[in-house]
Amino acid sequence: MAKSVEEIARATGVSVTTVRFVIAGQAERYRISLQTRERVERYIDQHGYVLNYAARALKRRRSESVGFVVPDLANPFFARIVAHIEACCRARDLVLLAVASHEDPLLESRAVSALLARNVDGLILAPCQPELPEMLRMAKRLPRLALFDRDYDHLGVSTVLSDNWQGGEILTRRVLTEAPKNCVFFCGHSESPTIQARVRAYAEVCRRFGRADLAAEIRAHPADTPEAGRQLMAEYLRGHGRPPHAVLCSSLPLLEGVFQSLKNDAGGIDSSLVIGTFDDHTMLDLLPNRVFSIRQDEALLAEQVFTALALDAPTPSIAERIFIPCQLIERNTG
Amino acid sequence: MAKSVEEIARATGVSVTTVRFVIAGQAERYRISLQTRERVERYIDQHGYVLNYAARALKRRRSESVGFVVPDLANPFFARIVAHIEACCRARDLVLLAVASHEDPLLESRAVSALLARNVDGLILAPCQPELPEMLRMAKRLPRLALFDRDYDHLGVSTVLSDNWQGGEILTRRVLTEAPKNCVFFCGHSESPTIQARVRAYAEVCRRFGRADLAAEIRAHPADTPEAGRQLMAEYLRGHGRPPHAVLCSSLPLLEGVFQSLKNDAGGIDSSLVIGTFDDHTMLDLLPNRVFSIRQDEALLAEQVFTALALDAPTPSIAERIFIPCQLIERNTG
DNA sequence: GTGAAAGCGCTAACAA
DNA sequence: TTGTTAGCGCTTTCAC
Repeated sequence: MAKSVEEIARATGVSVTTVRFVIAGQAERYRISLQTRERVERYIDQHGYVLNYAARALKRRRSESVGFVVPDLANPFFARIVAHIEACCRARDLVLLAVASHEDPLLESRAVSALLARNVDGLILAPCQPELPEMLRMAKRLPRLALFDRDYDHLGVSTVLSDNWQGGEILTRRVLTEAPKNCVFFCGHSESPTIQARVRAYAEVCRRFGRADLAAEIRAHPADTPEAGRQLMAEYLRGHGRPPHAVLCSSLPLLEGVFQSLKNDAGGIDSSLVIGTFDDHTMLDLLPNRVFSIRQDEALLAEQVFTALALDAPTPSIAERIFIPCQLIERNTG
Repeated sequence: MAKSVEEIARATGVSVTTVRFVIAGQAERYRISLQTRERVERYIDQHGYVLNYAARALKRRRSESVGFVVPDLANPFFARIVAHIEACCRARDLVLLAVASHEDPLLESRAVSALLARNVDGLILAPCQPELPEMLRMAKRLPRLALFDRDYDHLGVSTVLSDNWQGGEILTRRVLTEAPKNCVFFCGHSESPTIQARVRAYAEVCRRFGRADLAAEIRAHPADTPEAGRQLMAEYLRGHGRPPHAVLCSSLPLLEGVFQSLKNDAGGIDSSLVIGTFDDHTMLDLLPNRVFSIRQDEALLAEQVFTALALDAPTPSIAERIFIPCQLIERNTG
């Protein structure tokens, strides 16, 4: 059973200061006599010592931890981001407190409160509402802050996100080149700034291609789920009687629903259908179709947002928007 | 800027006890006079109060947090489990500390140490080694413990996992019924008890079908990655010259690699190939093949392992192995 | 080279 | 109905 510094000091007959020096490996520097040092070391080898972070946090007013509030921990994209951020933390002996907001402003606020009360040193927020939770103005000691993935244009706090406009631009360009005739864009969670950037890019490229009519045909859904995708595609089929030549989706869950609807309502997925989607998935390999997808650079996103916290800088970093470029993936295009 | 209990007491001219009573909503119970109570409440409304968990943890010797050590946070299965467990925590005002071990015993030990030092009240471990990290014997105050997903047969600590034998049994039975002739089983991360249970089930059912020859043909790989699947399938193709009638995979990443190899080395995925796999994925809908997959009941797994911690029981629960049944999913089987 | 002591903010036990 | 106090285990500053 591990001891505290005080116990070790008492047991070895030295002071806490001395014990701390040898624990910190600074015996040399403070010229602790070899004899006392060995006595302490022997005792620790025998009984163990585990630092009590609660005590340390109370004293130092920081907790060696960072909080991450994320819409959905089960979402593959966020899960990978969480994994990367956890790796950043681990490399610095920090621990990650991950909390889900489920796109609910109330849950988001609660999560922020909980993390503030826990004295997190850094707080990364993938916000689901335009305004920052107000308790961020009231906290005793504010953690370093960084925003992620949703560009709500906050002054004063750095935001790291994919360049969704650029991603939408290359994706749309490529799809329209491949299937210029008849294209739909389905987008879920349509009020999110992330999605809106993708929509804007789509509309802009349509215009550039002289196809402003396509931009007018964007179908939106408040949710970002397979069910939403199913509904959007089913509705399209009801209107047009047959599938489009190309379909663009603002996310993978939506695309899943589109596939379901095509299978159920259109007798299958015609292999000539051109598919474009945000976010990539290896399982898209299974399709014989021409598939264009946008891959976000998750490692870089995570690293940058962690860096934006500037945890070991003396002062917060100056706020900026950091856009990470996206990559276009092509499948079955010769 | 939020205040501490002490500050509030000083500012309102009452004692900390009184302040604590009104903060705890127990003013009634202790018959605090309406007047003092309102004074305190007004002050708090104005200046705010946020509980300092570090101080509370130091005093109470618990941190209102649970740790979860998991092989890979980006793995979709574990990500969904993390999400469920976080929900369990949130419902109880606990916070989740998630740490990845990357199947590395050393990282696992470090993770456990870090979480112990943080005084987690509960610790869930999806172990990557047969022995429990030894610091679990040395800790000052042991958290409640529960194991997950890997059945290393630890006495004294509850383990919650899917009934992989049962899953393997129904999966193999169904696949062999569908394609009795020529079947391979590819398994990755083959020394894990999870995988071994699946392998045993496969072998047993093969024997029952009078096909002990198939059981002898199991191909194993130490890794559990697409690359491993690619290698296993490529090797099979080199040996047999053509794909089998049915392929069973111990995991989805492996299956992905199998698909890659079939595309590259066998000219595509023949639609008559019968596919069986552990873990389910909606994208399997994209295949025209008969596909059998095993779905784990993630919500129940998470709930049970959380319950096994017995966080609010006065004593640890008695250790037991809890097996959660798996479900067979069929696709394109008429 | 080593020691002593204050205090971080909270809780819990006791006093009045 | 309200107040006082002693720690929890660590860090930090000062002292010898």
